[in-house]
Amino acid sequence: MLEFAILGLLHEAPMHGYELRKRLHELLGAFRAFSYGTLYPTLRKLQRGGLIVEEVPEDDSARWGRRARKVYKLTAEGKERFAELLANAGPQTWDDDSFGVHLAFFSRTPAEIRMRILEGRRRRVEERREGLRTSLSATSERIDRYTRELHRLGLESTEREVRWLNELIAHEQAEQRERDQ
Amino acid sequence: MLEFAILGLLHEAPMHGYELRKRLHELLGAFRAFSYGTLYPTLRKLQRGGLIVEEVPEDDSARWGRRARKVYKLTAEGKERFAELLANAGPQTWDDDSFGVHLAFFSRTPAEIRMRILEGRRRRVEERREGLRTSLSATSERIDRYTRELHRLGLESTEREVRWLNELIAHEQAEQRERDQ
DNA sequence: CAACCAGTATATCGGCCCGATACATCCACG
DNA sequence: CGTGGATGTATCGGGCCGATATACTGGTTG
Repeated sequence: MLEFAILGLLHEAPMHGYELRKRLHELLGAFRAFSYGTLYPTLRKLQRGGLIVEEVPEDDSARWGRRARKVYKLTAEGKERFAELLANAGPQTWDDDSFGVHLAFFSRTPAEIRMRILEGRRRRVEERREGLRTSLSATSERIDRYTRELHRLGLESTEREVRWLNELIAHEQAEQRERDQ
Repeated sequence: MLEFAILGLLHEAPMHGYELRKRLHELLGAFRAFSYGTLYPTLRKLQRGGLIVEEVPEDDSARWGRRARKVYKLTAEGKERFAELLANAGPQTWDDDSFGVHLAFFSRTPAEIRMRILEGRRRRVEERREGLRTSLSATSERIDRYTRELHRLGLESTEREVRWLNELIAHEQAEQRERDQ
């Protein structure tokens, strides 16, 4: 997930770790955090895999004290890998965590894949919604007042998300028609 | 988290692993999963710590083929530990994951701690809401249409949750007044 | 009645990610 | 001058997930 996010972000510009994290927070807002404890190891993993390279800034004034900031740049392999991850969008992509991150890079995502992700997510949320409806309609003494409230909140939020997804999908379809004619 | 959940569930009755997971799903519905890959190691950890004990069912008919189901029972230390975890409810408790699990055991939670959790959660969600409001009012070109939509969904859902929490809190206060007079 | 499959049940392993912690620098404010 | 807050890189222990393996039970179907 973070691997995908880093690769996506570095399409915008080369960045160092701290910057990547700030930008990610800006994009994801409430939906995902990603700590430095994950970020730096992942950066090294990507570097080892040749998907990103460390660029030492030539300009000495761009440096920061004696301690060098490590600026990472996407390689051709990195771009390929990002496209590949997008193309392989599947069930895990419909997960809460994953979906938000993918949406943040939608402007860089081919229209057909955008549609696949949106529809996959909708299916996933609809399933969850049905589960919650069933659980709420079943009058079981095994579920107390508080849990029922929790399920009610969950049901409302899945219903809301399905409506939101329907709007996004309709918008995509309108754009598709525009492209076609 | 799972440790807390297991301890809470075993207050109802002794259970084996598979049963614990089913019951947890029933309670948490959409909010949390917990896989067997976490469950069984956690069970062993709790057992090592003396918080639960393995009960071999004496009744042979309750057995299941030649393969024994391991039924776990809460010890006095386990009950203590659960109460202790509740008493220590703090900032991590306001997290998405944690809050849902805690709510599932609210009927077993002292009224003052229930209130602390509800109010802590509300603060947390309000903070997120403010962050999203700020991000949405700032007309930045660094945020594209899709990301803005994501933030809009997030804002709506935090607003909705705050209202939901306010209702729960009001209900708690009403009950409190009832107890007092 | 045998073959098959879905559900019940326990368990391990690799890997992602978080929170805590540590350490160092820069800059604005008092 | 010094102190706190933002910038910046890094490690470590531990929680949790998904994939995978193994095996028994009960019901359906050819």
